Amino acid sequence: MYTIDVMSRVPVYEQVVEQTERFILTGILSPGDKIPSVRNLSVELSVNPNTIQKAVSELDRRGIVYSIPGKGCFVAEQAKAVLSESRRSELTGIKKQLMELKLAG
Amino acid sequence: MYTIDVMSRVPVYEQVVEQTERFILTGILSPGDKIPSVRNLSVELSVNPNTIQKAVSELDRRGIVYSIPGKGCFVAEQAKAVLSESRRSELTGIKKQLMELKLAG
DNA sequence: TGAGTGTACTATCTGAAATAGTACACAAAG
DNA sequence: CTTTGTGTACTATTTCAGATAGTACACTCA
Repeated sequence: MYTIDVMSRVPVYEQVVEQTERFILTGILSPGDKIPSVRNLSVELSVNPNTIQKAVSELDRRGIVYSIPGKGCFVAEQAKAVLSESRRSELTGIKKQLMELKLAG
Repeated sequence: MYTIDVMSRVPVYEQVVEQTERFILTGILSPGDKIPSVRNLSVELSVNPNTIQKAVSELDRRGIVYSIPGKGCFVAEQAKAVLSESRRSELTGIKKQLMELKLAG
């Protein structure tokens, strides 16, 4: 499911965040679904549990997932709404980028 | 002319590279023009000369500028052509990015 | 001759990212 | 109750790219 590029300049924990977001946007993960446990994912990706936890904390903080101690982490109901809002600002950035590309033809 | 954001995740030397490219694309710098000297720019931006040199080396390596020891660095004739080619692959990346944004509406 | 330039080199510092290890509280299953 | 799996928290420690510091040499031009 998850894949990590250790050579990338993007931090591992951010790659985990981005991939989880993608899974939600594409419907691979739906609200209420349980995401892989910190320990499980750390083994699968061969990274430290703390690195995964940092990603989960970030997703939790943004309201994309919610955690239940002793049970696991689950996709929040409002996950897609939160992500849509985030992506709106990305679109603005892309527009700027395209304006600059015009200069080069 | 140049401005640097030290808080950015983008390395300073890359910011210098990108800004130089932008100056060329927008016509602020034209082929044959002399770009600021390493020592001069390092003072202006309050960064180490080595950091600027790293940026200049990168631009030189890619054929965007050429260096004449004892004289300075100058914008190459083929600078715009090189940059146009670079930006072409960026456009491909943006297209992929837009495809993903569709998923979020 | 002197000032300004590109270039090269080694050493050191810094901070984010990642790792290592441990600990505690909770839930579910046996 | 015990065990297992889970989230969470905490303090070191390590690693590495980026940046800094300092020096040195060769070249151009006034």
